Parts: sequence; structure tokens; C-alpha cells
Amino acid sequence: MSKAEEAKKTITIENVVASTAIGQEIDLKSVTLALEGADYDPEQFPGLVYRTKDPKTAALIFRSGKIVCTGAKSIEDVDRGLKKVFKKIASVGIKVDPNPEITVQNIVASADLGSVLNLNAIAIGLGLENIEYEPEQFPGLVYRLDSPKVVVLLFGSGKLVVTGGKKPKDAEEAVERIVKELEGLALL
Amino acid sequence: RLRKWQRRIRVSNATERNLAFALSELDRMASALGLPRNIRETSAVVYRKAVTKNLIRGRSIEGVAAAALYAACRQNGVPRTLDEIAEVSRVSRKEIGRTYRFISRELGLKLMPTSPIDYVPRFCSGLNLKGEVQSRAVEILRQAAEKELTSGRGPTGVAAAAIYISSILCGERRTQREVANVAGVTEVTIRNRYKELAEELDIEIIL
DNA sequence: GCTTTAAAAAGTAACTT
DNA sequence: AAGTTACTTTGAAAAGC
Repeated sequence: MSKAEEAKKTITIENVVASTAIGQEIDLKSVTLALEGADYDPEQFPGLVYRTKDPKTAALIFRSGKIVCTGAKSIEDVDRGLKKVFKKIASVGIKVDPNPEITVQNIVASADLGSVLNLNAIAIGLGLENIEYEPEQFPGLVYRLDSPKVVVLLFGSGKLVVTGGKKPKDAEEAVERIVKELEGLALL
Repeated sequence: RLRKWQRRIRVSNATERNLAFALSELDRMASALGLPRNIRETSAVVYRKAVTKNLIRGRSIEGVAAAALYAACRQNGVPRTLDEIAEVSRVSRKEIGRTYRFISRELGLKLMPTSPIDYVPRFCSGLNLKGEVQSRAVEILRQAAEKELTSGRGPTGVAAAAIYISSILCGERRTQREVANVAGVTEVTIRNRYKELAEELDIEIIL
């Protein structure tokens, strides 16, 4: 089996960020009082923070009725988490759009290339103008891909992080491209 | 028409005033760090290029000046850490690093990450260590680079560990605390790095 | 640009035990 | 010296300063 396929199998979605809207204005003050565990400090941030335990997510609820959901480990968990948030909001007497459109904004995934990497050599191989590698500031090498449009963080251990994608396939394509590029440079 | 001219003169004055301020700022920081004239000149060149490419927009003159100085040190092979630059700057280390990455990319500086080897002469003289200790530390770092022991590690920490080992091998032992203070890292970091180097390079250290 | 959320990677740092 | 917590980097949305 190719290294690209081996690496793809190690892909783990670590975080999914999504946005939606209930189609109704919300009085955050009263919702804060009605919901236990709701954090709302308008001086610090305009959104109300509400956390769900299963799935473990954090929802940012705004006055406009727009909501941001973060922390989910899968797109399915985003839906499950938001369902719970919607029910909570509805239980406080607020009308909720029965079919809210949920948009995935970002997916963070991790993976393992299976062998250690020489980041200095990779920096030269990929081209110093295409990467950012400042070990004094951060141990990872930053590589931006145009297609899929994601950012990859490569580490000396061979582990990597792919972020900026909107669908799981973006991470898969990114890993495949990275593996092929590194193999082409004989650096993997 | 007259206003147009006045405006141009005003802009020109402002531009020159800003440049003069930036250059004096570069000089002030360079003096505080005891940097030689060639580095001040390099930093001035980097700063002027940044001005030419309008990279100052939305950024503070001091931030760009600090980043230009940081870049100049690296270009000349005598790097200063972001912490050292930040100490003589009015800008935070975080902003200097950010600005450096920005101008580095925009000006196409294409600088390789700082090599631990470039820190050896300065750290060694700060510890009053002779040339023999230096060359031995450099040799350790060469081997370390070949064996992939530097990927992702902070250059100062690796350099400090190599110097620590070298000082012992040369019979001019410096404590981890002394090396840590000169290199600006913690003793824990030196310990982690030197154990790794000793193990992977098969260096026996008798304390 | 900042503020807040979540999560991973690996290195470094700052505390406590 | 070991453990814990926390900060560095990346990405995106929300409303407002």
C-alpha cells in the first residue's frame, strides 16, 4: 500500500467549526438567566457561550440569532450539538427556524506520515518562498496549499495538522499532496 | 495648484520625518545591542525596501524597524533572538516576530531558519570559553544536524546544550545555569537537549 | 487589528510537589 | 526532577470597537 494511503488512514478530525442562524433575534440577557452554564459578558465579547457535553461543543450565540459551533469532532457532531442548542433556545420560548442552514467553516485534522522529517531539507525542497519555518517561534513548518486551499503544519516527528478546509476530503487531498511532494523530493 | 504642491511637500516632509525616525530608532536599538555598523546599514536597507513596497501601512514604524534589525542580524549570520530585540524595542516580541514574517515574505528575503552554530561564538564569549570549546561545540552541532536532532527545536537551546557538553569535554566546565543565562533558555531545556545529543551522538559525559 | 470558542501538533516556560 | 498548566502557530465564523 502506498505511503499516501497509509497516511490517509491516520487522519483524525479534531475540530469542526460551523455557523448557522435560527432566523430570530435573541435577547441574550434573558437567555443567560434562563440557561444554566451560559456565559455572557458583552463587555468582553458580544456572543453568549453555551457548552454541550455530549457531543462536547461550545456554541457562541449572538443577538442577531446567528450561532457558531466549535469543538465538534465530526460534522455529525456539529448537527447533534446544534440540535441540542436549538432545543434549549426553544425551551426558553424563542421560535427557532425548523430547518436552519448549517455551514461548515473550518475543519482541523491531524495525521501521521509515519517517519521523522528533516524540516530544514523540506524548507529548501518546497522553496523558502512557499513556506514559513521559524523554530525559534514555533516547532512546525507552515505550508500553504492552493488546492485544496488549506494550511498544513509539518512537524519533525512526521505528524501534521491540516486546517482551513471545509470538508473532510480537503484534508485527505492535502495529505495525499504532501506525501507525493515529499516523495518527489525524496524527503519521506 | 498651489495646494497640490503644498500637499506634496507636506507628504514628502512626513515621509522623510518618518524615515529619519526609523533610522534613529534602528541606531538606538543597534547601539543598545552593541551591533556593528554593517548590521545597522543592512537593517537600514531592509527598512528602506519595506518603505518602498509600502509595507509600513497598518504597522508601527518601530515594529518594522525592530523586524528589519532582526532580519539584518540573521542576514549577516550573527542572529539576535526575538527576546533580545524585544528588550531594546518598545514593541512586543510577538509583534516583532509577526512583522518579521510579513516583511520577510514580502521582500523575498528567503532566510533559512537560524542555525544553532551562529549562536556559538557569542554565547561562548559570554561564558569566557576559548576557541577550542567553540570548535568542539560547532562540530557537535554539525553532527546533530546530520542526525536530524535539530528539526523543530529552538536554535538557542540546541546551541546551549552543545556548548554545555563541549565545555565539559574540554575541561572548562560551565554549569547549566551559567549556559542557560547566557543563551536565554531554561536549565530544563539544556538538560533535555544535552541528554538527547549525548545519547544520539554517543558522547560520554563524566560529571 | 482585537475580543471569544475549540482542537491538534511539539517545544519551551513557569509554577508546584 | 517530575508533573501540571499554559503559551507559541494555523484556520473560520459571529458583532462591535
